Amino acid sequence: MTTGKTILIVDDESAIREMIAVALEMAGYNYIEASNCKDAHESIIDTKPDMILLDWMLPGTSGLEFTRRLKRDDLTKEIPIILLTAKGEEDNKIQGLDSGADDYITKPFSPRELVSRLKAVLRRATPLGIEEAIEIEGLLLDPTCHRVTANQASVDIGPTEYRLLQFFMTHQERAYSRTQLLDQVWGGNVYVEERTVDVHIRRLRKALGSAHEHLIQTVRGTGYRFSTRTS
Amino acid sequence: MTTGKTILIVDDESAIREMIAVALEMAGYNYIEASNCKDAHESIIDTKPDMILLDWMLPGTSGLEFTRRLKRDDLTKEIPIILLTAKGEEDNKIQGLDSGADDYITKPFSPRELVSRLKAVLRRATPLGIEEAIEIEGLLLDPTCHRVTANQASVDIGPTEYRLLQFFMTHQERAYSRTQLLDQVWGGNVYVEERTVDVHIRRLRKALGSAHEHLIQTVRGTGYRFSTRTS
DNA sequence: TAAAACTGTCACATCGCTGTAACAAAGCTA
DNA sequence: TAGCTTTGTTACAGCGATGTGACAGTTTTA
Repeated sequence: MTTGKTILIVDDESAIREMIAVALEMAGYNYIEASNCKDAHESIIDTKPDMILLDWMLPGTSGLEFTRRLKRDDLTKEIPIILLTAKGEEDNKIQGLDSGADDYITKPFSPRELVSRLKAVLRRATPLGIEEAIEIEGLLLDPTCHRVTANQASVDIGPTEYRLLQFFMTHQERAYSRTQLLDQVWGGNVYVEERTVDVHIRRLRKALGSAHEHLIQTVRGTGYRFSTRTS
Repeated sequence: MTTGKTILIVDDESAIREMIAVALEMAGYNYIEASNCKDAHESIIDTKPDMILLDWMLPGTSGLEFTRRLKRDDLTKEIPIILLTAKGEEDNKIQGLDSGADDYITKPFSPRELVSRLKAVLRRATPLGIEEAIEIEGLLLDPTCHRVTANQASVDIGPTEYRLLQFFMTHQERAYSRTQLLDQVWGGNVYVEERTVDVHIRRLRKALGSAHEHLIQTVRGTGYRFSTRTS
């Protein structure tokens, strides 16, 4: 069983990371690891995890500060964060939740507790995001089975086009520049020509066919937009 | 891919400048360099960079002092600054952020981290989407989806006419000369005939149609004005 | 391991936008 | 009203932005 969700584990003790990793794997999650904030930040930009498990006490930047920074940036503010705090640091919990974290767990904790907290936060945080199927004018994108259909007929679509369409359908009626699309759909640290976006837009339109390609609209001089209203 | 943004690198070690320069180039940024505050200040006045990467420890004027000076001057206070601090100087971070810097990065840092931080700060500094939609007498301009509608009906409009209309709607009831409009809508350093404004005014009026063209009023001998009051 | 699918880039085609000139119309002044 | 200035309007050539097909390199699948 795989949930398809990716969790980032940030802790400087490899033993703890290992323990968490096993628990996550058992529960069907993918995971990536980081031992400090710097690596963590890179991974976040690159991989866009669905959740972050963040140790409160880290060498260098503190968890508090790191949380604040992530919550300040549009690209990362949506990602839920669970703080891992040691026993004596009860006071910090409030600080942590104030800074934007979604939950906290006190060490030591059982793998079972971790997973159930994590599920709860994911359930709360992504009711609309990756879980629910989206349907617009007969165009249906179902994230659970990772499939797109247009009026019941299956749409053959590549991975990038899928992510692009998913982003558009979850962010309708809004113009995005090519750079924004690259950041959001490709991931922050990929150096790719801007015009590449055009090509994938083209492929997406082609895949959608004449019945739906009007939903992907060009905003000349700016970028692209997903909209049900005719321009 | 080019972002069009220019970054000023201020560091006395040419090796570090070089490293940063390569990273910026990869990410599609233009850059200029300076090895001390004096040169840096000249470059800033000359080039008006979109961001400054400033080494905390500089010969002569300290980064702190330089930051303060830039943030005091109206001409430069808007330019975001990222401080580059060495590892042992953790205490200075607070000082640095207090002085008006927008973020800091601890050396040593990876090019990747630098670029993603930089993007984050630029995104924050140039808010593209937080502008509210404006509605006047059924004429609606929505910056987030980059669209103009007149009584629900979509208005087909070119990029320049869009910017012109946006400027007018955010600066109503006031006459602007052609030169002022060129500065505000076209951008400061473009050499364009003044009469070009007339043509775009004409195009804008035409696009708005008889229902709204009265909002764009000619002020003879001066220029144009956006007003709901009949002249 | 071969075939198929996917990705990013380029070159070329195409389309729409832009600025300018030229002329028409409207205001102003003497 | 004539002669001037200012603005409206149109047409058009040039150019930049976008659409599109092809291709090579890579990854995934069978």
